[in-house]
Amino acid sequence: MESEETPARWEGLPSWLLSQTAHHAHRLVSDGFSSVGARGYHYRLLATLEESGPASQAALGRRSGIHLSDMVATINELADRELVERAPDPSDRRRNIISLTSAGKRQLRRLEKRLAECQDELLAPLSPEERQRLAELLSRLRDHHDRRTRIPEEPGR
Amino acid sequence: MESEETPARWEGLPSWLLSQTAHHAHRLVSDGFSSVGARGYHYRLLATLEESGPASQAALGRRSGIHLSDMVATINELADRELVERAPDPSDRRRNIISLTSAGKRQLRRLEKRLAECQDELLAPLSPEERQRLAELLSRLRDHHDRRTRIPEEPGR
DNA sequence: GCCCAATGTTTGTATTCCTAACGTTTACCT
DNA sequence: AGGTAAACGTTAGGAATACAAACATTGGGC
Repeated sequence: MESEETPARWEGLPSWLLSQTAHHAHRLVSDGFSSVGARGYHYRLLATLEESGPASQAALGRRSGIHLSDMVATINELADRELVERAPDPSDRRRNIISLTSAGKRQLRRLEKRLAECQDELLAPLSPEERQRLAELLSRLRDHHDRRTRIPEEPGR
Repeated sequence: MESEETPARWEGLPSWLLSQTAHHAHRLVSDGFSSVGARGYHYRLLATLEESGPASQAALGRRSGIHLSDMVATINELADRELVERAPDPSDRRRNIISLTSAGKRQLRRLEKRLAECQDELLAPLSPEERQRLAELLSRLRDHHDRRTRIPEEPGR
């Protein structure tokens, strides 16, 4: 009966546009990742591991922005597939030392490749200059709100 | 031991920037909404109701983009607070007709006010021209991917 | 030696989006 | 008319991301 064209009133709101485009981006990326049997946390953890080298779960969580609670499952999943190794720290028995295996490194290469392809697909309708400007505007927004959000934590330390 | 400054390698990726900014936007908006005891679905449903007038749950779901499964809970919550009314459709006993109460309309006004404030806070670091360009770029991305996503559904009907 | 902090872990919450199944009711088709 | 297909409302649950709270173990500062 109704023709279901819904130019809803919120369609133009910046917050809505952000949600929608982020949703599309997330779909692209997580489809890309899942085609290799991974998800976002896996990539973030593997990438952090390659940058930082072996480290404790807590340190990895801080660097990757993954919550400690979620690190456990993420590492379990990666360790099950031997992309990552969990070994007790001999110098601190509270800690596990997580390290990247060579299979993990190969997986990371695959994920990075997918990720790059996704960026291109995501930005397909924009020219190189427009992509640049978009990234710049988004960075400004993120930096602004990151500062508003982050814990003050005494800056002398 | 490590100084935890993590300029992770994915920080500059467009998909990541979108996720982050959308996350900030979502936090702002949903904080704004929850200060009036509502959430995103509530606003979308109320706004759709005001635009479309009374309608069945399925029709509202299509127009608002809210999944049918989630409509039930959303309407329950709004009906509990008498912001919305659920009445059986006499001409089709499968359907409920949902309509906006005057309290619901007042709530919608409140939500719209919060929403507008949030847009401003979200875009605070950008000039009016920059806001315009951001919206334009995001719209292009969204439209592009909306078309790729939407079901072909025969265009004659 | 004590106390506090850090660590790893489990459990549980919330939101958004989505799938699947089910019973009821209506619509269509022959 | 009869039978099948479709729409509707509902319930239940899963996946991904993000977070809070509690807990036992261990280290380190004092």
